[in-house]
Amino acid sequence: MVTIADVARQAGVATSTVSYVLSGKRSISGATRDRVQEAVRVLGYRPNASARALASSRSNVLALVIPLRAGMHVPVLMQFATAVVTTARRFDHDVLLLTADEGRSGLERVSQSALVDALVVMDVELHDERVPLLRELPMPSVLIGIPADTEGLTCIDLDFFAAAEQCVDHLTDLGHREIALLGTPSAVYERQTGFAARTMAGFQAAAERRGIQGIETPCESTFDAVLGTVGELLREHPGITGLVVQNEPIIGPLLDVLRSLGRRVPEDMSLLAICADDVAERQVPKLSSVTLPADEIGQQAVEALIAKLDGNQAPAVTLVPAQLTARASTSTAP
Amino acid sequence: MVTIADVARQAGVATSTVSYVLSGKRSISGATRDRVQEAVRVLGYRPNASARALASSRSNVLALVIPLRAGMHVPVLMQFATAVVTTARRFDHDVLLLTADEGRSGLERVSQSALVDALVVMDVELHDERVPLLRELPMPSVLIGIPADTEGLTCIDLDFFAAAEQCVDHLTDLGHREIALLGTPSAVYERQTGFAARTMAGFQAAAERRGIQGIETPCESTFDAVLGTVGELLREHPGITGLVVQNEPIIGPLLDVLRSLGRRVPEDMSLLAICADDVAERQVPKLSSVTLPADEIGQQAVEALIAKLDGNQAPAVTLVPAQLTARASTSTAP
DNA sequence: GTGAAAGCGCTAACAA
DNA sequence: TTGTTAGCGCTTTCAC
Repeated sequence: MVTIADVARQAGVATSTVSYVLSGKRSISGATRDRVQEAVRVLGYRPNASARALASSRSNVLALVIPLRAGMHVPVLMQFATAVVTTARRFDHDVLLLTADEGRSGLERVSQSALVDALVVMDVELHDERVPLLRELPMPSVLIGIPADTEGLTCIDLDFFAAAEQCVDHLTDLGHREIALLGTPSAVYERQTGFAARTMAGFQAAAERRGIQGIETPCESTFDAVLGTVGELLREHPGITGLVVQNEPIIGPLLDVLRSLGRRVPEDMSLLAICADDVAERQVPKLSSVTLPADEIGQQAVEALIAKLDGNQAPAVTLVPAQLTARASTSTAP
Repeated sequence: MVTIADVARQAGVATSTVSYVLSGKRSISGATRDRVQEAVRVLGYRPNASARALASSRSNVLALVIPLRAGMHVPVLMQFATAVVTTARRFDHDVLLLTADEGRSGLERVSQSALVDALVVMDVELHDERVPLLRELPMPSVLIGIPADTEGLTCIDLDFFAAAEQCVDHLTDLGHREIALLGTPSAVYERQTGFAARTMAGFQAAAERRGIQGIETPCESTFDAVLGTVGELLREHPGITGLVVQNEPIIGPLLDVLRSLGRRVPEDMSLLAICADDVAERQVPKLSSVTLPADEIGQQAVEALIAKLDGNQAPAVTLVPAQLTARASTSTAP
């Protein structure tokens, strides 16, 4: 194994000089820097991560906490995760994956053992059991998702309340008077997962404000569930002319079901989705949607975390503004 | 921060004694052990991961390499990943997530910096560029997937060749004479991803052996692609009475498409899937299938890796036997 | 059965 | 601008 001492010897300098060349934490003459860098190259030197972490009290590793609970759509979670990893690498950090519901104990373990020096927490519930713990931990954290009490936290997420409001406004403006929110699987609401709860709240608030009828219903992520849920919905509320979907995997099946029920989109039924842009554009017809910018959110989460690690302040709550793009799936009410 | 010295002082012993109590690497009197454990408890001591790694040259972290390339079905990958994380924790290891195509350089970085002490590599191609590198790295690795040349490697995967053979045999035994493999998106074949290539090879070999006509076709993972691909397939080969699907996200759409084409399953068309059991059982009708035991494979991969870390031999290639379960989607040819 | 002490490879004072 | 060196917190050899 090549150590910093080997490099120092090869370059004819002190180990500290090598260290400083590598970290850039003090100025080095050009000649010395070149000699050191050449030695590094020749010997194929890589700093030992443990030694560096021990000496500097910085592991350069972030923990990514993804519980993978029932009802969550994995590809969307992984979009966040990928953005987190990519951005972390930009800041020279790696990412430790915490999945299995080790829950609180997992967080305590990795933080108290100094395995990581900051945490990104996903799949946040309104009354998340991890939140009190995060407040106590000796290291910074960022939540992707927003709990009920954000005191002392740093949280980032799409403004799902506004997203739902914009959907309601868009449909109402088009003349729809009776609309429904076809939501996530019920398990997600039962856990009071933040994004689902806030979407529903925004939907209700906007419907009330605009004086139209808004119906909310969860929906499991299978074709049969869509068939059953939509069938029942339209039976009990035959006047519904607009749907807002917040459940990515059922988007395809939903279009099929509407087709099979003889409801044309958008002529008979307007459809709005809250999902990634590419998903909306892949459908036939292309769906009007509010973007879920997973990449941007994951990236901002890491940037906020790095800021905190550098001793800078990060805003308590960052709501990424909702942006509605009208495509081919919404039109004036029949 | 509580250190081992604090614990030693509190218990009235040497730091080495504390270390040995914790590791169990030498025998300790009951009384001493109790005092130390009590001190650990009282002080809430957690060993510092970096210090431990530096002193022992073992980070107790595994790298999980998931490229997340085009055409791969993320939920299945995450099933493997979750099994890897869970099993790693059983052996007191954590998991570092490597996604973004850092490719070779990422592997070199984490291994040469001793950030991890072993690697689990997923999404393996027949001629994977990472394979030569893995042979050279100074640390053990396990592939989930099987490249063309397995010399010097440890690889684990479902026996996809046999899986396809069993599907062909099952359908042939039921009297089908013209069958098709509806495969993964074409990008997966173009990369020569191991599991897809081996499935196709098994399908061809078995069809030839049984003297029936086997047609292979890739299929993108959208409803429209299924509609188009299946439509064309049945137009060009109207005699097809059996389908083998290796593409989880299209299973639902495929059933819809067959229904819309007026082909009843299994009366007019037998359907076999290569997928997780729960997916097969969730369909209507329940699908006959060859199980993809992601949990078992992920678990075995980690177990093999731990064995190698402990200096034990691990088999070069472990093919998890394919198991076909006949359910309601296959029957005698019409 | 237990303790003392020498590192592990690096960072960051402190010194020059 | 560069060098010297004392740790960082732990494991493990050596000694008793």
